[in-house]
Amino acid sequence: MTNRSADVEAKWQERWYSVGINESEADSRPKFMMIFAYPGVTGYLHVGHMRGYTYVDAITRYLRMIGLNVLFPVGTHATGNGAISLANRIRSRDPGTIEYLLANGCPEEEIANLGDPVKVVDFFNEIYVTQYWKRFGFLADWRRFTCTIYPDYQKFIQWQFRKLKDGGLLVQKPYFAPACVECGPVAVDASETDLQKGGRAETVEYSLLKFKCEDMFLVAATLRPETVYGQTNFWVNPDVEYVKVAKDGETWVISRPSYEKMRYQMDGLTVIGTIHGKKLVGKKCTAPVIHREIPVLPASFCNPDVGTGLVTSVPSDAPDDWIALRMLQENDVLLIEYGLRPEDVREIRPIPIIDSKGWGPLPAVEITKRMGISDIADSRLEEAKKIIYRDGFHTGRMNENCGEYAGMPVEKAKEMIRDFMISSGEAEIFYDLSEEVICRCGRPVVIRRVPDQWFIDYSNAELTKNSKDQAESMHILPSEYHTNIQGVLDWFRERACVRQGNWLGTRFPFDDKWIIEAISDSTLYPIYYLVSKYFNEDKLKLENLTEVFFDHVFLDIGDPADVSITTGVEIELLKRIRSDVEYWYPLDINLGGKEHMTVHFPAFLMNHVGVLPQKYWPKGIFVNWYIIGKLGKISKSKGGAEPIPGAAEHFGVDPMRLYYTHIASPFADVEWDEEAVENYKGRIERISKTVEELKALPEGVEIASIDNWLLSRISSRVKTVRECMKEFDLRTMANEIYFEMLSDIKWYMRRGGGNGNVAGEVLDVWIRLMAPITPHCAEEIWEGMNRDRFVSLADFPTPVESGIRLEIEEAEEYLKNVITDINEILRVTEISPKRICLYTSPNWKQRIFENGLQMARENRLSIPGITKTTMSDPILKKRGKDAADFARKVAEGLMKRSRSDMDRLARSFDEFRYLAESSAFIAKEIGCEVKVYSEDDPDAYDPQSKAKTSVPRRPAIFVE
RNA sequence: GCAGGGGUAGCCAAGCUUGGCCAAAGGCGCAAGGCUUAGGACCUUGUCCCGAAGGGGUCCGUGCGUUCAAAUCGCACCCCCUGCACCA
Repeated sequence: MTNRSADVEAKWQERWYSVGINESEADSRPKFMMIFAYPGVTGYLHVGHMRGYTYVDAITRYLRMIGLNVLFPVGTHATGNGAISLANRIRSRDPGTIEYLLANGCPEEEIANLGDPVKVVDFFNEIYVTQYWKRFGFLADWRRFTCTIYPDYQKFIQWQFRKLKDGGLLVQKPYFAPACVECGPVAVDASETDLQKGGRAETVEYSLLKFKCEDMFLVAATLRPETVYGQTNFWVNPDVEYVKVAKDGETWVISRPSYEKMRYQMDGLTVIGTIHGKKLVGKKCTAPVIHREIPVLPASFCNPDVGTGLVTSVPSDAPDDWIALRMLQENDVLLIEYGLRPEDVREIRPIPIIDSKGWGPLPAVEITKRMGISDIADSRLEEAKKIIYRDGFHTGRMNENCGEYAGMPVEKAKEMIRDFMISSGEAEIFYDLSEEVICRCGRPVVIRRVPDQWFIDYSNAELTKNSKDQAESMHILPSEYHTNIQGVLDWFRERACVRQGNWLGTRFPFDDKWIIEAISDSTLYPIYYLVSKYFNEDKLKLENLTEVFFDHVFLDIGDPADVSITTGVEIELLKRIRSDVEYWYPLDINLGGKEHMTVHFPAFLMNHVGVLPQKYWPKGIFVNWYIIGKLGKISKSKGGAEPIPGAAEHFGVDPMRLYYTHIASPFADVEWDEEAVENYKGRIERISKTVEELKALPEGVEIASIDNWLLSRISSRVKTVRECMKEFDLRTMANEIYFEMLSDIKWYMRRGGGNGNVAGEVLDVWIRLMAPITPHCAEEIWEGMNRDRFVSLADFPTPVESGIRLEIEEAEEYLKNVITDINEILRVTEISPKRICLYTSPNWKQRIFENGLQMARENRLSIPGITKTTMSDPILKKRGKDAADFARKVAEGLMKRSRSDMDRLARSFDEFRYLAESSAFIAKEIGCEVKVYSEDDPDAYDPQSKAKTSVPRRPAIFVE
């Protein structure tokens, strides 16, 4: 099936690109450089992604038309293991993956080629550019396309890191990060890009407490080091075999699974034997900090997979401990079986240590009683634990049993006690994941210590200060984010910037074993678009892209002649690139989704501030919200959303562009709704039809008042559009052009407007207004009007100030209100009208009204005041009480009005004349005879004396 | 938990910064009428409740409060979404 709209789209895209109107070169005009944060190429995109991209194209098209020299470059991000894992799945013919590829239109024969990650990246790069961006008619400068795994881009990234190091912004220190035991570092996050399961896991920090027991240390893991003062006994699982591990000359007893995990965090651990839990029961051990001997007791709830499988017991604040203790105390048979003396165990009492809001001294005892928990197997213990932990942490204070920490908030004591125990050698730190995490490869993910990790030091005080100052001066949308980014920049700390493992990306220039990670290599890149063009055109070679080269073109270091010799780059080309940078930079807007607010945008800003001179620091950020699926977020990795090329074919590109820009504020999530897109399609068709009607109107007709109304209206709308676009408010722009203007034109025709010359003038404006959002259909109409060149290159309309006649617009509003009033009367009374009489207010009423209005606008309106003014006017005074009463009524009415109403009411026109001229129209609308009188017309037909109720701007109405 | 963003008529969605024609734009849906051979096309009108005269009543998550006046400002509460760092 041939699709006409697809043909039209292809035709114009072909013409634009063949002439190169999308290509940008420096010249004497003011410039504007805008990008969207490039996407990661880890699969197909869906219709939701096009929202932000469309904003950039529409905004830059607008800015071109108002006379700016615009640069809109695009690229892609391929760093990471997304492409690798996709290639792996394709190689192994994973059915889900194959189905996903085919569903998105990947040719069957292509699949065999996609087993190689680099091929995957190339494949998707091609799709992004041709099937998404060109297909949507973007005027991006394709010559500058780049991708993070291209060798030239990598030269640039290496330069960036050299500069960060020069600036003292790279630091090295140990780090604990999730890693697959096989593949190396992985991201643990809800999207589970790297994972098979466990995306919701969090990294938890345990304190390992060491309990001296004979020649061993029993090592318990706890999340609550501050509770050491409440320790009463030690728990061991009698059914588990523990391992003895040599650690720095000590012998530690821990569970085997915990040893397997701990190996990745501590050096020199060796298993030297095993010991059964049962054997430990009944021994005594020395608790850290309090240095008391406590008994080792049996407990089935000690899970070898959690922590170390050994637990210190704090029955005052740990519901598990309390219930386990109580059950044991009541079970003599069991106690004797373990060789424990029942009276010793029964002697154990919880020790109160924390006072928290809403709880007595022993919260664990209290909550289990309240919830009726009496068995250690009760699943509600988990919830009880959470509640006590939460309340204790946030509202608790250590009590008098806690030595020097007495009185201290738990939040603070926790850290201090932990640090104290570490320094005294009684504790160490151990990280674990809160649930099981499995890598895509099927092996477990653990927390691994990386001893020599490199970080970018975003906590650097000067960098933070400069970035915050810059953010303050930037144009950041939405404005809430302009405020909030200050806090984000403060909160931004050191960030690991390199990693090892199976990973696409750039080699760290100071140590080859590292690869620069995915966020750090995508922060400064907009400036690289100014170089990539020359590399893509083969004017630069890889070996030219040295530190000296980048220092020169980006930082203006060195004399061109010297640099030319050192780098082998033609001196003219060097000068050219240098001046391009000087012209195009800084970046004016970086647009990206809301997920970027806490990571990418601050990193983007801080890298610019850290590496480049102040004049190149970015000027703006635009954050857009998502198009979401009916069942939550449309996910790139999970698929399920309509593929972009299919949607473009089905709905047409312009309807989709209009949908994105108009459906809602950019700062709100919107549910993808095909029916809505269909409606936008219908609207564009309606506009096309209206255009044809306007073109068919005869020329050389005399100008009527409705013509002036339309011209005024159009200019007012152009003015609104230009005003709102200062804030890149595409939604208001779309609303004015595709909704309000259409209804203006419809009203014009309904009112009998039909002047071909006026229509031509209006059309000329209207089409140009449409060019940024629906460029294909605008071009098509433009061509149909025999205009030269492209409407995309035309000037954006300017309002004709002299044509804006607000009093005419106001009069038309008045007419609409009169018709509304008549309709309401007809509806309520259910009269089938034979005749309608309208009575406009007489001069004396108007005079009072004008006086009142003037007083109100000067903020001096009062009832006594207006009465006085009225009575001091000899003409009005003759009206006596009527005038005074009317004056009071006017004043009461006006005092409720807003400033803008006052302005509107001040636009005066002759009501009687206007209604009289429009009576034929009203008659046609209502379907009966319409007579217009002035209230004081002695010959007026007024059988029910309605006329006297007239008020300025509110004629009296009589229906019969 | 911490931080940010939200809750508006049947649905979607403006309005909230700068309180006042706000019963609250616009779109969708629905209803009636028109136009049509027909239409899922288009045009008009209506779409919280009451009303035989353009009026009145109630309403913007819930509850208080400030004010002559609150969808808009303040406080408290309930519910939803996002981010929290090697996914960009």
